[in-house]
Amino acid sequence: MAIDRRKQIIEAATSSFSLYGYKATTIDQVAKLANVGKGTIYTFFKNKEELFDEIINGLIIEMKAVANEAVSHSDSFYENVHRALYRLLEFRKQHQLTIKLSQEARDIGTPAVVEVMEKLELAILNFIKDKVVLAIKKGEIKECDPEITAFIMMKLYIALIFDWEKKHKPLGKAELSQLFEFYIFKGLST
Amino acid sequence: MAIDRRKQIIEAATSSFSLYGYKATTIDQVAKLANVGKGTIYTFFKNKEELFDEIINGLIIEMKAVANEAVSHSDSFYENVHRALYRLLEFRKQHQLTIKLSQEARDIGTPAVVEVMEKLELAILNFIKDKVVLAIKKGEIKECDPEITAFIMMKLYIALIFDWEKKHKPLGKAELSQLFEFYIFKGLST
DNA sequence: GAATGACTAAATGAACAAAACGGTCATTTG
DNA sequence: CAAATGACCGTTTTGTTCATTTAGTCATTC
Repeated sequence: MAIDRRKQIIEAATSSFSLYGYKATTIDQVAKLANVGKGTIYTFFKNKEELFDEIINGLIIEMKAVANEAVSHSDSFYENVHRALYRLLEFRKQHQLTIKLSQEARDIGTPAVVEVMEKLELAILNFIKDKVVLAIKKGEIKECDPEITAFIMMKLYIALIFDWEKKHKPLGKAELSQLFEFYIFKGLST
Repeated sequence: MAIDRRKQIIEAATSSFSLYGYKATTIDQVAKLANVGKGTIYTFFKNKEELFDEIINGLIIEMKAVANEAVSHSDSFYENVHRALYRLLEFRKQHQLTIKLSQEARDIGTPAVVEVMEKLELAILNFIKDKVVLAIKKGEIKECDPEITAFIMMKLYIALIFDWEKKHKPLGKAELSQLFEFYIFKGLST
């Protein structure tokens, strides 16, 4: 046993971050969970934050894969963006790590965690931005600033999923898709 | 001197809430500022929170007036909503009381303040909702759920004004109007 | 020479005492 | 005598102390 120590450490840390958050996870705990001496962790990672960043980078790669899986070339731009955003936010809702971290960012404001959550949001933003650029080239949508468009799409989606739920009953996937199409694509004007 | 004690108290409290926030304002302080005995405050207001609510109700009335002034019957629905929202958020940015309170809600989460900020948001939401209902009746916009529409409009606006500024240079009034029209009214579809 | 855990300086938080708080009410005032 | 008041009360918040815990190091081990 105990061959790939690096992987063991990452797995132990991921598990502990998911369960207790970043701040409440101690290096001693991770070492114990990984069946590794504490010093060993520091031969692989400069410090606690670098270990954390490594894990988040893995998460971002995972999320990109999830988002790309949701995209189908035979579907329209808006269907693809809707499905990708939906899957991404579903991912966030289902993965203990992202849940715990967004709680910690909101409730405690641990700087390292806030930073990382911004990085995650930026990754999503860039994903959409790329899709927007492509859609403009293909003539699927009007000419527009891809950055603002991606920003608006994400903000709208987050508002509809997270903020709307605070005071109303949650919107289903189909409703969400419809609203997204109605407001962003078709427009309100008669 | 010292005739309208009620008004004096309200003015003193408003000033102190604006300067120090709700939590950091003490009744003793308000009494001193208002040149009034502490007990006198309690002959007009049941407690600190009721005094606070009274002030906020005044603020809501003021904001309604501001919003209504921005509406002109000769202009289109989207121009009116844009102008009203713009003025409302400008109002929020300029009035020390609302600035201090949104800081306190975000940073400390004082329950009474969070509650009051939600009330303020609801007032804006209802204002827009009414305009939406009217616009549908007049055939100015498509049939839609007025509540969701108002919600989306406000969220979009807040995102464009407050969130966009965090990472980019602020959008001017004209840009804002254009974006609002482009995304919500015209739609992205070609 | 890779792995380790005892070690250290810094950060944290439990526990306690002191101060400040919102709200009351017996007394004062005009 | 009705309206105004501030000393007073029980509770909450704040400042302080100090024992514990923490991230990170490094001499020792295998």
